[in-house]
Parts: sequence; C-alpha cells; structure tokens
Amino acid sequence: MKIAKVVVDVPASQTDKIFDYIIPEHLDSYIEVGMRVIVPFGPRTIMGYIIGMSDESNVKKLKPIKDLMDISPVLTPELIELGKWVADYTLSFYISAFQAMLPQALKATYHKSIERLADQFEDDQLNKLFDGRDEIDTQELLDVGFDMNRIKKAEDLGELKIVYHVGRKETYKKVSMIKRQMTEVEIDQYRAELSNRAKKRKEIVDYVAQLDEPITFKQLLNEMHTTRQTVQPLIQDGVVNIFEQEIYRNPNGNKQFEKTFPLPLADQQKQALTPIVDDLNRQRNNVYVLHGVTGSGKTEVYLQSIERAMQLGKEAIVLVPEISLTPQMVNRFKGRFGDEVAVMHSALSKGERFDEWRKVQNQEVKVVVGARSAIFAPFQNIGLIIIDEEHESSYKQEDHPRYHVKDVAIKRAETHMCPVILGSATPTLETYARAQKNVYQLLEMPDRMNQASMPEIHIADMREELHAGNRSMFSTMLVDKIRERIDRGEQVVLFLNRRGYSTFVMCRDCGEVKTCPHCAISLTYHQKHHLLKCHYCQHQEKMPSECPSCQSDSIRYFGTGTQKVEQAIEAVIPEAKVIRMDVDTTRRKGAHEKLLAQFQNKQANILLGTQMIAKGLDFPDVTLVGVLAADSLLNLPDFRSSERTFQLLTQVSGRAGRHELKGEVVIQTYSPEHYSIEYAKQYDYSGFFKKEMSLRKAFQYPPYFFMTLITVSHENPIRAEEVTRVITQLLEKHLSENSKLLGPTPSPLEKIKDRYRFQCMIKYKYEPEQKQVLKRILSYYEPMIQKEGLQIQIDLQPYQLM
DNA sequence: AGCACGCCGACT
DNA sequence: GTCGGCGTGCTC
Repeated sequence: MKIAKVVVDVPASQTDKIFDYIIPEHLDSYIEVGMRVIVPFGPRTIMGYIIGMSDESNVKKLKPIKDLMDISPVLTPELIELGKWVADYTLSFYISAFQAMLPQALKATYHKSIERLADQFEDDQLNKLFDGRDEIDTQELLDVGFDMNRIKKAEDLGELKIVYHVGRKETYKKVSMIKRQMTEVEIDQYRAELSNRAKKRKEIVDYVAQLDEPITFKQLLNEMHTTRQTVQPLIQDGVVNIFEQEIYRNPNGNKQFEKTFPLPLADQQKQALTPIVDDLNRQRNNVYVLHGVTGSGKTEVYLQSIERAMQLGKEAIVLVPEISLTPQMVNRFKGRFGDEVAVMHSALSKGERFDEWRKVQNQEVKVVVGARSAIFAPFQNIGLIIIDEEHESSYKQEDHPRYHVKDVAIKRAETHMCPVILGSATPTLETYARAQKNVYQLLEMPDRMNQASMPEIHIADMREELHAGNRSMFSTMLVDKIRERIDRGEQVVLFLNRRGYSTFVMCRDCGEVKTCPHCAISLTYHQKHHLLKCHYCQHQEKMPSECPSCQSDSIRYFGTGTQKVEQAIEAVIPEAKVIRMDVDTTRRKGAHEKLLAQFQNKQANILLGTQMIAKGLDFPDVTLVGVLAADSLLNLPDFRSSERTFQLLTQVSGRAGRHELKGEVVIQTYSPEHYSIEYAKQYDYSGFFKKEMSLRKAFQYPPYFFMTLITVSHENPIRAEEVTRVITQLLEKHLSENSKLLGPTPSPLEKIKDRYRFQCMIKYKYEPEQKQVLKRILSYYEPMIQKEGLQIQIDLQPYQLM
C-alpha cells in the first residue's frame, strides 16, 4: 500500500510531527511529494504538505487523503529538507517553516458548514433558518447567535451533518483572447457572403484573416476602434474563437526598462569578480564578503557574476533589504536581464507576489531579486546567491521561524555547491570577523568609482549650539550649508532617525511623559488628528490639554517627527522646497517611487526622510546630507547600538556626492566624542572594527560569544519573572560551566499589549546540548503555555534585543 | 489549534 | 434526574 507522509496545517507542539495517510488509487498517478493535500484530521478536514512517500507505516488505522490541492508540487525535495532544517535550527514547528517558504496566497482557508440530511427538522427554528437551503455556513449561525448545542442535537438525530471545507486563497488572473478559427479559404468565402453594408465587419474579418497568433480581445477592440458588439457575430459564426488565458499580474504597469550592457570594470571590481567566476566555473561553494565602500560599484560585480551564472545555465537569487524602497535597484536588474527577472517586493499585492513566485516555479525566470523570503525561491539549479547590504537587520525574521537569511543562504549554497556573496560597505562584526579568520573570503573594494572622493563629514556639536543660545533643531552650520546648496541649485538629503526621536508628550512642569497603558513606551503625537498613538499596539487617545498628573497646562509634545522638521525648515529657510518621505507619505502604492521621481526631476531641493532614505538612493545633484539626530540610535539598550550607528552614518554619508559634484555631510549630535561617530567621520571601518571588537571581547558579546535570548511574557509580572527565574536556574544546571547566564531581567520593552516581559540571556562559545535543553524546557512549560497564556520566545542569535 | 469526551455543580 | 461548565487528551 502506498503511504504519504504529511505535515499538517496545525501549528502546535503536539501536532508537530509527521502523519501517515493512505494514497487512494484514484490519486495515485497524480500525487507527488511537495504537493498540498486535503486530509481528514480528527473530526476536521485540513490542509497538509506531502513531504515524503513510503510503502509502509507503523500506524494501524490510516485514513486516506481526501484530495490534492496542486497539480504540481509547491515544494521541491530540496525545500522540504531545507524547511525541516529551518524548523530545527529555529526551534519552530515544521508547518511554520513550510508556510514561511511559500507565498501567502498558498495558505489554506477554512470554513465549516452544516448540511441538511432530512427534509424536516425536529427543531422548528432550524426549518426556518434553512428556509429550503441545503447548506448553511456556521458563520451565519454564529452571526444570528444560534445555539450550537441545538445543532449537535439535530446531528445526533441524523438530520444534518457538519462539513469542513478547505478553501484556497490563490487566484489566477485571466484575460480574453481572440484567435483565428477559420482557414484563409473559409474566411475569404465568409467575407464574400457578407452584406455590403457590413463595412466594419469586413474590416475586422480582414484584420483577423492575417492573425497567426492569438491576441487579446482588448487589443483587437483597440486596433479596430470598435466595441464588443461588432465582434460578437464573428465569434458566433466561428470566424474567430474567444478563450480565456491565464496571465501574470504585472506590478510594473507598462513600465519599460532601458536595456543596459555590462560596463567596463575597474581593477578592484575585476579582482573581486575573478574568484567568484572561478567558483562558478568549478561549482565551488565559498562565502565571499564583498566589502566595498558606498559607490564602489558592487552592483556591477553582482550583475556580471549573475551573467556568468546564467551563461552556465544556472539561476541566481539576489536579496536586498527592502526592495520596494530601492526602485533604482530593480531598474538595474530588470534593465540588464529583462524578463529573466522576477521581483518580490513587500509592496506587491498577494496576487502579484504569487505570480512572481510562479514564474520561478514554472522555470520562466533565471533571477530573483527580493527581500528576505526570496531566499526560498523554488529554483532547482542555483548558481549564485547574493545578499546585498548584508548588515541589514531586516534579514532576520522576527517571528516564527526566527531565521536569519544568511544562514539559509549558506545552507542552500552548500546544497547547490555555489558561491554566496555578502556585500556591504559596513559588514557586521560577525561577518567581517569570519572573513578575517578565512572562514569567508574577503574581497575589498576601497575606492569609489570615477575617482569620486568620499564626502567630507562635519560634526555639529548640539550642546555647544544650545549653550550659544540656538534652541532650534538645526545647527548654524547645517542651515548655512543648506542655504548654499539651494543658491547653487543643488540638492540636500536630510535624515532623521525616527526611532527614539519621535514626538513624545511631556509636562514641562512635572516632567510627566505620556506612555501607553498597555506597552509602557512613550506615546507618539500625531498632529493630523491631534491624537497620541502607541507604536506597538493599536492604542490611541486624545492629546490632553492639561497634565494628568499635576494639572498644569504646560503639557507639550517634544522630540521631532519628520512633519515637525518640515515645518521648521520652512520657517528657517522659506525658499526651500521639501519632499517628506516617511511612513505617512509613502503608504499608498507607488507613492514611494513617485516622490523619488519628483526629487530626481528637481521639483524640490530637500528630501527629508527616515530610515527608508538611508540606502540605495543615488541622485547626481545631492551634495549635502544632514543627519539631524545621530545619537538617537546610540542610546538604545542594545549591544549593537554602536555598530548600528556607525553603519547608519556611513550609509547615509554615501548618499552625497556620488557623481561629479563634491559632497559634504553634517552630523548633528550631543555626543561627538563617541567612537562610532568619530570613526564614521574618518570613514575608518577597520578602526571601528578593531575598537568595537575589543569591546565585544571585553563584554563577551558576539562574535566572541553566541547568544540566545529567552523572553517570557505573562499578564502577571510576578508570574513572568518567576518563570524566567526558574528557566534561568534550569539552564544554569544543564548548560556547561563556560556559558554565561544573564537574568532574569525585565525586557527593554517591559510591557507590550498588557503583557509583562522578562528575559534571560545565554552567552556561550560551545554548547552542543543547548537546543535539546531548550526543547525540554519548552515542553515542560507546554501545559502552562496552553492554559494560562504564558508565552516563551526563544531567539537564537537575536538581532533585536527588545 | 479545535474538537470530543468526561466529570462536576446548578437547575427544571 | 439533565444541562452546561471546563479540564484532559487526541488528531495518521
């Protein structure tokens, strides 16, 4: 008997195993490993993934698979193995790993309904409810507040049964096509028989007579300047045939990408490319760290490596941090490789994303450019994986499965025996340290292209500004330099780090700060609706007119949001034209690209924005970059805050003077003596690296130690702390002596959505038993997780310590 | 997760 | 006596 091994769509620890099902004969010739199936599960019917087949099973009573959901597998054998590996290394459920690898559109939907079996119900209210129908969705019963127990009774009487439906979300876009149906001879005859008055129809007949390929109905109507009605008789008479054809949704509209060709390479680019090409030719698996300053031409190296991979008949995956934010990057890939590229933004709709994914599944493209999840593209012959801006924190998934894209990339590259390129101007310490130890291969590109020099960085000490009586958010230096650019017709980018510097509300009399009652973080003031909002939950409230604590009316909002900066610029420099880019102005689809285009066309002289303008942008006339609050990142409770600050400053500075015009950077800060600011000013990556490494060593942080963060949350703070303490003690007992345990301590975000959070941290060098110990602890707490709403998060190598 | 089964107190 | 509350255990 043929048995299918199935992972069912129930994300729970008790169902996190493989279930066996009989493959019924009628499905036997269609079924393949990697397909989604519909299976009975207890009283229910649910979706599952076939992850293997077998001839035997240890289970006595097997049920048969109900149906297949796919014609061809959605998971390749490689991806199935990869999914298991991801689940294992992140301590997640198999099902969560598989779901994370596939587009959202492939998730199953469920609904329940009751089906009539008898003509009459004992319960007269049921007769009324059914009203002649044979099936009712249970949602309808819940809506009218019908008592489910009466359904139970009717079911026991055999009057009805409960049916479970598995639905699908994926949809396929279709378009009407027109095809010539008659032979030319037949058409000639048909035409001759038409009345002389049917002028338009003859025209159309002539047009379709010369059609060899099907065209869209719409195109026919456009070219003939006619309407549906005119074509209808031709369809009826069988001159042409109308049929529906499936097409891919096109997220780019009708945008044409200008074809580009490989550029001549500078020496440093050649030196970087050579070993990669060599590996491609010999199918060697290496990890390269491409350390290139901003503007050094990393992208061209990527493009030419990919080209070589394609020449060898292989595929490439390119990961970019947040692709919708860098349309320029998409343009470069589409421009070079055209239709061979699938693009997976986060800004795409579910359907568009699904279609891009299917281009890969159907082997119609050779290259994927996308954000994190694109690492799971179902390619079967990968020749190269590139991670651009490898230091970006968005490469770490922050919910289950908590994978880091670098780990997955390296794993896939090992399977496919291909190189990986980790590109960055500011590699993470972990990555660069491995390159120095020759675990990874280091490729350095220290020079900017076209002999462009790095912009000069000036530090504006905001303490001095304050002492000198300047209470505004701009230093005198920055204002002067902005004026200069505007006079010269050049452009300015102003960068504001939103995190930690957004508008919070404080009472000037008593110092009271308005915080979220559920999350214990300061509320943010939103001017538009005069509301205070929480960043973590949905909480919002009205801006108070007096201080809730001391009733003073001097309660004001402090800090700076982009809106406020915009107003301030306009006050100081009235002639400035500002484009503001933040979450608010870029929410609408395509808004991002539109704003950038406006800036490109010089409809404004200042681009003001948050994180999203820090990377990838390249405008020839930008000669000044201002960082308004450099230290806002520096003060976050995270051991990576210095590294993040250095990365950010370097990244932002790279936006200025990339072309003929020389650039300048002004960094405003209250702590100009901090080493991450000083080294950023000098463009001294290796200096920063050494300094930061020595601190990491002293305080036993990565890359010298590995870390595991365990966060426990509960409604009751005492319970949360108690569980955290017990877990810490258990770990203390079962882990080796060399490992350091920190905690229990309150999390940096002590309270989120009415849950109190405590954490404990493991720092270790070598701890082969750790995962097993953690698994045991998790299973010990399983009952409490289910019953009393306890939550335990385990993050191996965390990126965010909050 | 969801569902059934089973055991207890509160009610016609 | 029965209804309905929730704790317990299972799903191939």
